[in-house]
Amino acid sequence: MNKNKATIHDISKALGIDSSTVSRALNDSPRVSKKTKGKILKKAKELGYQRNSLASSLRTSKTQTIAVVLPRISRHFFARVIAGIEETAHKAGYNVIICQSLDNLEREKKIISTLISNRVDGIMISISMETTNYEHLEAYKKLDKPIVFFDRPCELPNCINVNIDNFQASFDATQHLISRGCKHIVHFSGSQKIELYRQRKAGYIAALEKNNIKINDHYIFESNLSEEDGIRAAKKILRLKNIDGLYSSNDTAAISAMKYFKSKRVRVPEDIAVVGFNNDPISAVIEPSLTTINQPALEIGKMASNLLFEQINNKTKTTKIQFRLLNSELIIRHSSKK
Amino acid sequence: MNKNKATIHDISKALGIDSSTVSRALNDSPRVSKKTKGKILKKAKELGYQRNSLASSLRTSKTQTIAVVLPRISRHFFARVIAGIEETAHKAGYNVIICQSLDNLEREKKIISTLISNRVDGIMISISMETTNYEHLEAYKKLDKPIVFFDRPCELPNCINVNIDNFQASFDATQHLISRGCKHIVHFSGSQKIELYRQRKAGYIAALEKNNIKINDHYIFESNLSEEDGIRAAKKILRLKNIDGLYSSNDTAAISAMKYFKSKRVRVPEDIAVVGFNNDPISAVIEPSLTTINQPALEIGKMASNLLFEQINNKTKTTKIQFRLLNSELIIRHSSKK
DNA sequence: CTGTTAGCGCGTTCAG
DNA sequence: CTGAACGCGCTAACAG
Repeated sequence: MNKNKATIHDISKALGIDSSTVSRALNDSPRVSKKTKGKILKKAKELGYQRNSLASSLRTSKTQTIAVVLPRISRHFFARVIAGIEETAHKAGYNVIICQSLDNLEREKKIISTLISNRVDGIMISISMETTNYEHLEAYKKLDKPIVFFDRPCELPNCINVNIDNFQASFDATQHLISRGCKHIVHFSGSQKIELYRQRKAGYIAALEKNNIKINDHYIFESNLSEEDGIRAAKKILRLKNIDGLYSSNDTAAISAMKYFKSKRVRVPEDIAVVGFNNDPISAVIEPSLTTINQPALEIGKMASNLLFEQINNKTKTTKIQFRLLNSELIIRHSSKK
Repeated sequence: MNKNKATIHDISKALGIDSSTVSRALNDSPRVSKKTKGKILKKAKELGYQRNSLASSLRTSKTQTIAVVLPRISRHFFARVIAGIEETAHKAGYNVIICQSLDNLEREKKIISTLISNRVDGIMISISMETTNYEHLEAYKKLDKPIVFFDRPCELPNCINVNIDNFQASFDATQHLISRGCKHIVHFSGSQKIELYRQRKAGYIAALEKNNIKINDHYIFESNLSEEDGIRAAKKILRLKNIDGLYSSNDTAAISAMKYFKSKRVRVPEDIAVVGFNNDPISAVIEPSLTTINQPALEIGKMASNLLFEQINNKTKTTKIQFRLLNSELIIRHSSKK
């Protein structure tokens, strides 16, 4: 009724029952009789009581909240990962905070700092492309709270990682192009400072070597994942006359290159094949014959959050798990704890 | 160093300065000498102190956090809105919580409930398609905290709404098709229980009437925004032989219809024109000749958050604002306060 | 099964 | 400019 929220004391006074009993009743403690519990719940509803999570969290030092930190939610892959995370989290009674780093280290640092201030119970993160040291994340770990890395692997020991087998996926993708008869395959790669792109490049090279195809450095484009880079690369490709295949290890650049090809009326399916990692609906639209290695985003999200909850509840039995999903491989890499 | 976080008391003891002074220094109060301020800040950094927002919020009853509630973050339009919101919010020193209702009322209710528990300072919401009453939101308003509606208008009085002029945009879209020579224009609409789709349908009808084109009920498809609906509608359209135009007031159904046309080898640009509301990159890829009325998503986000901050800071001078952006119209509809 | 007491970490009085 | 004391709302620990 009033502008101020009802507290347990309001309902305590209204009923002549001590506030601690009210608190217990509201938490459905077995140590309160059904009768008084009923009275309390009724009064609570009547007064429009809603628990003050801040006070509760302050007391218990548990926020029932976990955070996902990732480059951008607009990428289809990440949106799917979030869906998977929310599904498991909500079932487990946790709230999820979503944070975008925009692949910017400074932003990521700030995010982690406010997550520390807000005392979230755990963090799942796909690190920014600029992240090469992990001090900000270690500050969080020092609080004895867990971090799970997904998609982009953490290069530190003692980290839990959830991702597909990037080497194998890359190998498969390249092999697929070779099997279709490609001999001159361009590779869109990312910065070699990042383990993820080293792994993917390695898979590409391994497949070529296995098929006795010469590795040509001019065919490998290192870039960040912007649309501009995709267009720039596309232009270069059109100048390399004999290209018959393209394997891109990132979807953003691949899609923008495809757009460029279209605008230049290059007939894509006959001339160039593209293999990307995500099942973004845009890739299905851009060219139906496009070949794609999908990452099982939903499963990655579920897996990552489940591992996080295991950590939060100190079920430390996390060991190396590994299994296949669809066309790609989901790996949980885990080195011993503390 | 320790597993436990440093508090202001730790730094208070370490320095022999009272914790209240430490608190003031950390909040950059002018009532602390620069000298002691310096000492305190240094020690704070040394101990790895990070403010406990929970305690701070509990004390001040301000969380410095606002929430965005919307159907799904994966829709390009919403992702852009979020970008706009985050930009303004971070500048203003606020954190942003993103929540997906998945167009499900029960979920929306639960979200609002936990936002109340977490005492966020304000909410911006694009209501779910199932939302026809606003009790859950009124519970929040009773705490004297502001709500701003965007995209999907709230049908209650005394609400702040940020959206384009849907009637006009619809009118323009339909007029555009008519100007291109279309006489038999199909309209994809949403549930007429929702004001948004009523407005859009009204704009379509108004344009036809102005051009003396007969309104044909068979040309109007009411559906929710699923992909399945798009395909279902596409099939029906192919049966209506003389259709020469399609005006869709939602992008999801339009895009999936376009996909279907493509798969059936119907040559889209000559046979059917599509007009949608969003600047989703997917629509640019699906068919370059596609005509689109864009919603200025980024601006909507900025506008909505700015209005929210005005409310939070009790600058109640919000009056009717109205201006044009790009091809569409951005309206803030606002009826008098309290 | 219920009441009493104390304190989570911080900010804000009110004194000096 | 700084210190002492209190309380935000809730729950854990200890009584009874």
